[in-house]
Amino acid sequence: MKRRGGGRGKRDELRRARGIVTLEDVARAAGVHYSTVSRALDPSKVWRVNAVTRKHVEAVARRMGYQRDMVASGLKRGRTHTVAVVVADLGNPFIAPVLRGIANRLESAGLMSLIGETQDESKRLARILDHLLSRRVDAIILTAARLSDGPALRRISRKGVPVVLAVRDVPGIRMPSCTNDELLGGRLAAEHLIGLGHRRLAQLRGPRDVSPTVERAQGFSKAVAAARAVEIVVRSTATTPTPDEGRRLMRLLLDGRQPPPTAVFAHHDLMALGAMALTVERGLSCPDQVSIMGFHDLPQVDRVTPPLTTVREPSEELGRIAAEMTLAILGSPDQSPASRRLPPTLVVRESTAAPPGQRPAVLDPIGETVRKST
Amino acid sequence: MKRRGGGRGKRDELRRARGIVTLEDVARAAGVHYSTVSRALDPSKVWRVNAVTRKHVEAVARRMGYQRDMVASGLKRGRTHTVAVVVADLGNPFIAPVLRGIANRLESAGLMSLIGETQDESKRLARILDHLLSRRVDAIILTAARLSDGPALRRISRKGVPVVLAVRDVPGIRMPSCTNDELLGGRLAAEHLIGLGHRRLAQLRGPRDVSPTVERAQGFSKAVAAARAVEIVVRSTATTPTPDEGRRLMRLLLDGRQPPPTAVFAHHDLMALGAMALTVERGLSCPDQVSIMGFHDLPQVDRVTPPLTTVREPSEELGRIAAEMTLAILGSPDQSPASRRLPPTLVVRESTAAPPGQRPAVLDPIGETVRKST
DNA sequence: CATACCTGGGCAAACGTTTGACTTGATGGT
DNA sequence: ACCATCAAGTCAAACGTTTGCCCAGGTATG
Repeated sequence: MKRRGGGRGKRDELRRARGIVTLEDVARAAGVHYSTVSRALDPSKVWRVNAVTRKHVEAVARRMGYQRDMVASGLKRGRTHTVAVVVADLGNPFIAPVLRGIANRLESAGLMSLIGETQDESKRLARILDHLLSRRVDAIILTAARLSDGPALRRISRKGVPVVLAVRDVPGIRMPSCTNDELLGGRLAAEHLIGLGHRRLAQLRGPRDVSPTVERAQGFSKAVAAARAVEIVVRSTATTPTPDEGRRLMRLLLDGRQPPPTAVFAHHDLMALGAMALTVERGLSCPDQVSIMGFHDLPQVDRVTPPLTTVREPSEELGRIAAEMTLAILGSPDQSPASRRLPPTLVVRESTAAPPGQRPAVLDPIGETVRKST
Repeated sequence: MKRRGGGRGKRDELRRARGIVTLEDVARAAGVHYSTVSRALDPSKVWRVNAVTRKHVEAVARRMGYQRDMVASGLKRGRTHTVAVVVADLGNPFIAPVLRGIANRLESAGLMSLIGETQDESKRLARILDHLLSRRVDAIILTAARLSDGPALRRISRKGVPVVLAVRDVPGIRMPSCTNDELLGGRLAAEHLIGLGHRRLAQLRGPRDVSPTVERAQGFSKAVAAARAVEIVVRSTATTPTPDEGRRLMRLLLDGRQPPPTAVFAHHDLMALGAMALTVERGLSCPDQVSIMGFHDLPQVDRVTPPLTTVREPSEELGRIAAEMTLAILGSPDQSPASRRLPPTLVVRESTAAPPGQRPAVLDPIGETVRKST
């Protein structure tokens, strides 16, 4: 039986009421076959149709307000023009610019971003990834990978969906990635503090089991060791980086059996702020008695007292680049996975200074140094 | 010709390589018809299939890693299980919690969120809305509506896609909305300042042509008028609320021909911070000479100097509620559009005080007052 | 004039689900 | 023994595109 043409049933009425115009409707109105309409409207196929018919079809289509149904198209073509962006925590201020970079770049390529939040729970990650597979997204940009997520990633990779790692890497996996150079970030922090004359340092780590934390920590520790300075380690438990967490770790440091450090490097500005708050509550002055620095250069941290020394990462650009890598893969699927690392910069403000009883030391020996006030 | 069953072509090989298992594959393996598989796996249709076949089919499906293709399903059912969230500016810190509230609530209902950013440009909004229609999203949550977007919204509404307005309302349009009570927000600000004894006030408006700005302004102005105090108006130009914008407007105020106000209400914390910076640069003290307050209670504004008095809005909850309204509409499409307004709360900190040469006045007469330090 | 070739367009089979209609065999009532 | 009822499955037509293939005419070539 023929499905097309002829009398329109109540189904058609319904569709029309919802304002949905199909290829067939346009074809009927234009007096051509619907495949011709399809071609006339597809830039990559227009050459199959005569210029004058094309003009005509285009006019009719525009007049009727035709819009290609991306769902049907997606089913047929196997391309949904959708990329999923998976983040750990939408509440974390530093993820916003990344998201923005991604969404804007993708949109300018005609793709849209589906977003999912894992809260750093493996269960949720797994559920979300399954969901995304089921939706046949064209690719996944994963900013929420934990070091232990390797197996899950391999599983999904085997399903044939391209995955691009952003922000967080997971070593030993064959996937393109775009991350900050956290090793350098940690080193910049350490060398800044050491350059000021500090010899007893500590770091407040971020969430465990994610690459930025371990790399940043490693970069810091190595630089401290290289300078023959002392690092006081504080056992960090897995959690999200909040001011409260910063307080907690700082308390451990101040109440520990070892004499407290004169300089503290927090892996997240929020933790640094918490640590700072606790420090002044204890009657200690920052930076006179304890130098504290953070990470990420969140908005407004230049406005707290004292303005926070921190390390800035090019978040929006990172997002943009991750999106671009994704587009590249969609363009030519089987290239070997590239890997980009973006360099962070040190932002010196006033929460760090020479240790008590010591004159200000030499300038920073390495790294680009930025003095920023807005 | 029969399409199903029998010899598998190279197409099937390809599908298998990508790890895509279809109903048909499962059916073949389970020895039943694929429609039976479809029903066995659809909770709302299981009653049509015998318990033992169901178990069997389920087992086979799980073993083969079958995942329903949501694209195909969406095409057939007309439901994509996707909701679009359109925001004006992903970089604006106060949108993050809203987004989070929405995404989480939707996800717990099995929907996912597509995100789009308009940058407050009508062109982009139009383009994005078209795109979304084309993707057949189930609904649109619009946090980026401008007052002048009425026509565009009506157009899209006629297409039959439910639109829920969040954060920004557009009056005179028949759409459900979930917004903050900005009128109250403005009033809270005004009454706080007036309660401190100020008689010459000013406000630094946010982006023009959006409902929060005009309502907040109106709430403020009315309360000022009611108290027979003076409002010094500063002409605000359309823009995004940044510290720089705050500086600019504050400069206008200080350099104006009228004597400057003793209290300033900025529609956005970032603008307040900018205004504060300019104020101290001019050698004026905040709050001793000028009281400055903001809006939104962004993270960290309690840590600047002086800690910022502001108005807090329940952003994440607003997002959650907007999502819930959306779900309600998807559940029963033609209910009359509801409208929720959430009450903001005043957060008094140290950037506001009695005007110069006046003793501290009585307490706030109205509104919930919160003293917050973290 | 027959052949090859090109251009422009129609035909219909997919893509993977969902679902109304239909078949079949078993049960129950009279 | 006969019809109605019912449970459990099968059949096949959609959903709206995309696209390989075929066909009709026109033009160039032998």
